[in-house]
Amino acid sequence: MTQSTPLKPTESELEILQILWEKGHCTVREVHEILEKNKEAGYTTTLKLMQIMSEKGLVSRDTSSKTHIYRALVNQEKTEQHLVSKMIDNVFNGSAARLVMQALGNHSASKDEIDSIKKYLDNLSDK
Amino acid sequence: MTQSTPLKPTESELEILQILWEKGHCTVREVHEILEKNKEAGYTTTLKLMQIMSEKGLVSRDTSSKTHIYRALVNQEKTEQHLVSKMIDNVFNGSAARLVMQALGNHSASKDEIDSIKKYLDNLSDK
DNA sequence: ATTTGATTACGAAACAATTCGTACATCAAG
DNA sequence: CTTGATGTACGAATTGTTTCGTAATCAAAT
Repeated sequence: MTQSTPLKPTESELEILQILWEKGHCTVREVHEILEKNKEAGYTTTLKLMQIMSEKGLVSRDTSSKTHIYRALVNQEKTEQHLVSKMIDNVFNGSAARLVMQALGNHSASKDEIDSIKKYLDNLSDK
Repeated sequence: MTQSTPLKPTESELEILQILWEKGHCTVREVHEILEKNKEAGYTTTLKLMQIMSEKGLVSRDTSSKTHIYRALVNQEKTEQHLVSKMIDNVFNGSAARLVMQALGNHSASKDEIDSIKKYLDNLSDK
């Protein structure tokens, strides 16, 4: 089976997908207002992006009323999976372990996070 | 301190950096021949890329002899760290744990890899 | 010295992502 | 019906990446 929808959204597209994944469905304005919290951008820029995403099949668009409603068409898990796999291949020469250690050695892992990962690993090795 | 050299190489640039990190130093031809194993590309394409990388400060260039010798200027660890951090922020909403689980769940994490990660985690929590 | 082969230099084309200005459509007051 | 607010559509400019053809340079072999 070949995947026709692009599993590799650009960075801007990913930002929008994140919002759609969380909210379920949004108007352009809703998305735009959330984006604006983090960065400067014109409304038509967001609009155009979402239109392009619709052409690409990343999102669906309900045009039945004047204000269009957008939903993510690509699956969050699959997209994440794809991006992670690519990084493992491109950056860490295929070693998931190296990625993991790099991710954890860093700032962002709190004690709680580390504990939950340990549990996760224990489950994994049971299989 | 501000980082002036770009820690965010493009995908093609990353492929070249990988080779330089491993080999230490290379001519364009050496890099090109390794790249060719995986993908079609003209020699001058590789050359141009490496010249641009040199302009950007990603690599250094020894031009003392006719055949120039290139070396990576950016640090492998730091670059990896930067890319991973970006992915954690952009894709996993800041949760390193989610990235880790995604990386281990599906991808080819062998038992050995998992064990070494466990050890790594134990060390981490000691601190 | 001339030719040959390998190299670098340069410039341009092809493509993709991003940004935004302007025009047009719709609808709800007034 | 006109106006103003809020949408969408479209096209174009800008920027960055990738690709490669062609010319110039150099060194070694003849």
